[in-house]
Amino acid sequence: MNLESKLAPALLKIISELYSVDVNPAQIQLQKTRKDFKGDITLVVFPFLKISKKGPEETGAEIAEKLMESIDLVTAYNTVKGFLNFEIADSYWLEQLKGINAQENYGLDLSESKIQMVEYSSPNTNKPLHLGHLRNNFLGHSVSLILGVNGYEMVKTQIINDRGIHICKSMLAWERFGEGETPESSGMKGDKLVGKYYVAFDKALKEELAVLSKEWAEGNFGNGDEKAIAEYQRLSEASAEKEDDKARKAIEGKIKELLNNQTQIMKDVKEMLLKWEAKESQVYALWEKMNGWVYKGFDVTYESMGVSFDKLYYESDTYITGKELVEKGLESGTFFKKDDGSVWIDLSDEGLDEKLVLRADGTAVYMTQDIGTAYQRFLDYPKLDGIVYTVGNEQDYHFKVLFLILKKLGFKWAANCYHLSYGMVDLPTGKMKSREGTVVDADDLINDVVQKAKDMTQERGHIEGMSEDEKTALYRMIGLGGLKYYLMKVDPKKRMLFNPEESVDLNGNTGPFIQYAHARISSLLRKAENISEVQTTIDIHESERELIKHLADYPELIQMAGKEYSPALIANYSYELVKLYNSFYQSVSIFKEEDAQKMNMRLVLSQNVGSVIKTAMGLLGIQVPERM
RNA sequence: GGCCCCGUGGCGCAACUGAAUAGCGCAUCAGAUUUCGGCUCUGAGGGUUGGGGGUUUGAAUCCCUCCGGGGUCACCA
Repeated sequence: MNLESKLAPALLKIISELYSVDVNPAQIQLQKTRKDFKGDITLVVFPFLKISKKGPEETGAEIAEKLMESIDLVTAYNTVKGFLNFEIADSYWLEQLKGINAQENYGLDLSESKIQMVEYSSPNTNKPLHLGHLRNNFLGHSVSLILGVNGYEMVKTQIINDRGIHICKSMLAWERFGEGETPESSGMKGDKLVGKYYVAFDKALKEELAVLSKEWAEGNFGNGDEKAIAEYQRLSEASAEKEDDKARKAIEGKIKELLNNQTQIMKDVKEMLLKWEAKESQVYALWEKMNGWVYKGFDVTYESMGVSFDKLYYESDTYITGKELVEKGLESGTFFKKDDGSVWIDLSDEGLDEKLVLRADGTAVYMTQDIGTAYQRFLDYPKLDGIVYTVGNEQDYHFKVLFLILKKLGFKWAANCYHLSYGMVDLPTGKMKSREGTVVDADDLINDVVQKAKDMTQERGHIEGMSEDEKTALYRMIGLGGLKYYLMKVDPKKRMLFNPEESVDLNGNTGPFIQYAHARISSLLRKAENISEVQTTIDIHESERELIKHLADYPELIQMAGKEYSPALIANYSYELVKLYNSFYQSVSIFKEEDAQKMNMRLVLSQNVGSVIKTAMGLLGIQVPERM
């Protein structure tokens, strides 16, 4: 039971009696006293001035006097403007520490009364993972851990976008230029190898496009498609007429797309997709082979990121379920069919427009398979409470529509689907763009930060006596810890800037700074002889009280982080905790303390700070070392 | 253009969802410590919270408007 819930009812009673009116409990605003003022907890008295008909100081004093009569843990008070600050007895805080120390999993609710699913990663299978995926994976994985200590059994999942034109592009390029190259023959990671052919496709396309656009511009249409030629001429004329730069660019974009689709290589790749959908054996085998390479490569990356999944869904399976659901929705009137055979939903009553759910040729779109996937998941896990989708904020609209569709299809659980929408990761040089080669590769980045951690630790760490394996593990722990912390300390919703140098920093608000505090506490505890129960009658230092107060907030923080799906709250809490601890560490001595009870209390305090650091960082997927 | 998100010291981020003098880190400057791990701690300078209006005893936070940045409006995923 926290301080607030102890004081609030008493205050409600006192104020009601004092001024003979019924006071709304919501008006009892208790908050932590700001550091610049004396006290631990503060009542805002502004709301009562109307009923007391007195000034803020006087009103505050009246209330405080009454409270002190009835509650003895309040030892003093002061009023500043409309703020009534209460000081709480040392013994209360020591009791808190004693209580915290007695709990094995302090702050964590490890029951598994309900099931939640978290989806994250969900990459396309045509190129390697990059920095953006790192933010996604770290966030999603951390949220699953956070919900896991908020009373949920967790299922970590992803939807693998294994089907579609993107993977066919890699396949076609490999067939044409690959000369049988495999991950084994080239020594390349599978995902990197497939990515290489995706790039090769793009290059071949560009070359053909350059030739074609020159020919068409000169009026040499060869044996081009008549409709396309007509459209091309119409657009060209329209473009020439436009004065406005922006409008002209838009049209030029359309021309480019039109030309794109007229290249032989694009026609070939589309044909390949059709063959795949028809499960033509040769294409299908190639698809399976190359996807296999990619998965193997991804597994290595996930392993090194320290994330994992309990259940995988493949788009190549769920789009069929989606199509069936669209058929049903068509019968029930949720969807409607246009003349060309395409199927739509009308969302104009929700302030949105019409949205396609099935193409005219009967093939599935992105939305179709997402409907299918969600449905399949609730089928697979009958007790599933909800799904958290960790997907970038460029898809806000998509998920808004998806959840609406699920609701309109009559699924009650649609209300429990949540889009954990996170902002893009920018570089100091601007956006990541694959065309400009500014994409930061996930494997490369992880190697970099681990190498950096190695250099720094060898320079000034305490690693003598460690085995090579232990050292390697430590470098990984520090490097990856720094990277994860850097990517998660920012509010997920916000777009963030990734500065490669800062991400491996050791000072300030960083992962290694927090890891260091843990290592130092561990060192301290190794030296401690024996630790016994806290005596609650001793005096405590200012820095000790602040530290205990912060520790006491931990359970509430865990709940808040779960409610908000925000690892950033955990990161900021941990940082604050470490700063308070460092300050404490600096201002009192532990082993030189003459009073045995005080020394013991400081050790207990250190021990509990250490274990909260450990569990909190654990929720970010970050390990903490015993020494570093 | 319609809809959505964002704008906080030079830079990067906080602010318990409406409260006190808006915090922290980097960077800059000045200090502490022969110490239980100096990857530490203390202090200083730096702000009209993009501009303007409104609601409120009280606004970075809520409403309106304008400016700036981003996203999205595909029979792509």
